Amino acid sequence: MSSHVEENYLKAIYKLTERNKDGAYTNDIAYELNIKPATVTEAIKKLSEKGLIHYEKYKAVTLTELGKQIAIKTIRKHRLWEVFLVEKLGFKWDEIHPMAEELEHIGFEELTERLAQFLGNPEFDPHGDPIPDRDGNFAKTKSIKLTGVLLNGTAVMTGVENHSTSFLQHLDKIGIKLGISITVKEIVDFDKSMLISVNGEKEVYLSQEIASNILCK
Amino acid sequence: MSSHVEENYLKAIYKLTERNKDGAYTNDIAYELNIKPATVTEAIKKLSEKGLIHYEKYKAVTLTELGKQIAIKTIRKHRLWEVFLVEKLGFKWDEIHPMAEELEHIGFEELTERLAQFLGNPEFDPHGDPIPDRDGNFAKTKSIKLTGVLLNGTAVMTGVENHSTSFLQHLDKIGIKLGISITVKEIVDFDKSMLISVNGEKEVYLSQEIASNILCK
DNA sequence: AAATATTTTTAGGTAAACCTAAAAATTAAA
DNA sequence: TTTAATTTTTAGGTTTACCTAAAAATATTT
Repeated sequence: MSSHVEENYLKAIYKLTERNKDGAYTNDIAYELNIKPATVTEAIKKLSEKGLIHYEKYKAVTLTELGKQIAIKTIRKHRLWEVFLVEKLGFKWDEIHPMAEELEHIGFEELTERLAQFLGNPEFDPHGDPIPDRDGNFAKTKSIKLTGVLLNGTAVMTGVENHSTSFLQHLDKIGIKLGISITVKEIVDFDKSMLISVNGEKEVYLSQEIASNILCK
Repeated sequence: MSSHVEENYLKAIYKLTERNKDGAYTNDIAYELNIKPATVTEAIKKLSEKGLIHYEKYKAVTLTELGKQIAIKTIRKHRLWEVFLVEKLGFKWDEIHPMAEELEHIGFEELTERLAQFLGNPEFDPHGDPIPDRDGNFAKTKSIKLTGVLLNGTAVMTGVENHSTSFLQHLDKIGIKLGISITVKEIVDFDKSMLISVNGEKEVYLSQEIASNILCK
């Protein structure tokens, strides 16, 4: 199994396991990777033989320590390249995902570490996601969803749960970016949409769907 | 055929065609890519169907205009990343080839162009090879091999013909790098090895094999 | 011009990573 | 607790990019 493919499976399993402690289900992995479940079953067996995941037929899979390490290294590379693309090449946060998705598979430890150093060992990527250090440790961040902020409460925007172009561009348009402060002015009873003010100025309505993808502290 | 594989074939054919005007032979392509001739024959047919090369059975192949464009773009990417690795990340010229060999296949036009701009649109890579511009034009460089420099002649080191780690490390050790001036002090009749002085100081003997891989003007 | 050597192609095979369709196991509902 | 629905796996198939061995074409020698 090519390291490219392998890393994508491990990343998907890592992500799903974060959401669902039991592990990652075949169907969910397939959905995540845009492939069919039958293909996942096949791949899962190989990853298990390689000692990268724990697998029992018909059960959700989890990563072994080794598998987790590889997943985290891949995430580290992805997020470092995202910082590079934004900080050094001037891309916007909604443009970088597909590029980082390819760059993350370049596998030279020394390259990753020098890149990190060149970027000043950043702790967060342009979407506010923490970048694991070379030993795989993430900066602790206990953020909450904007939907969890009470009426008249204020919070600082620290990240996004969704990385799609359309979502990020919408945030740009209404002036929401990392570090700004958001005050909840009104919560509409009917649909749970909320009126917020951005940095105490601009007021704008956000659907619950949008608010739930905005992370704050 | 994946763009990764495709680009490697086109690059190999480009390189071989530079040496041998008739085109690239099956065996030579196979040698260049470390694969078997039968595999090359197979690939060649596909590249021909795609309009990337001119191919007639049992004849050497050449690139079409389109194939040449892709080859040159790949070379552009390769060399830009090499500049990045040396100038920004501090790698040495003998360490960068394998990394650039992977980075060159990242295929986002905008990424390449922003990288070029970030690097100050360099015209040469760390080995002295010209970097084609975005339209595929190379800076003109009519360099000669060090073996072509006459006794008592002086030349400026502008490039290398061989990119192997061992060769480049040897040059480092004896103080030969881009831009230094080399004076030919003696040519040994027996084996055509030459005694040179580096920047008018250090004197050292070079085998013909080494001298023929050093480019000057 | 034959004979020999070399190069290229063809034929048939493998492993990886995907697929569809159907069977088996598990989970949820009646 | 049986039936129905869902999920996972199995079985069998495809394409890509490689392989070996043998056949065919081309090039080189004698």
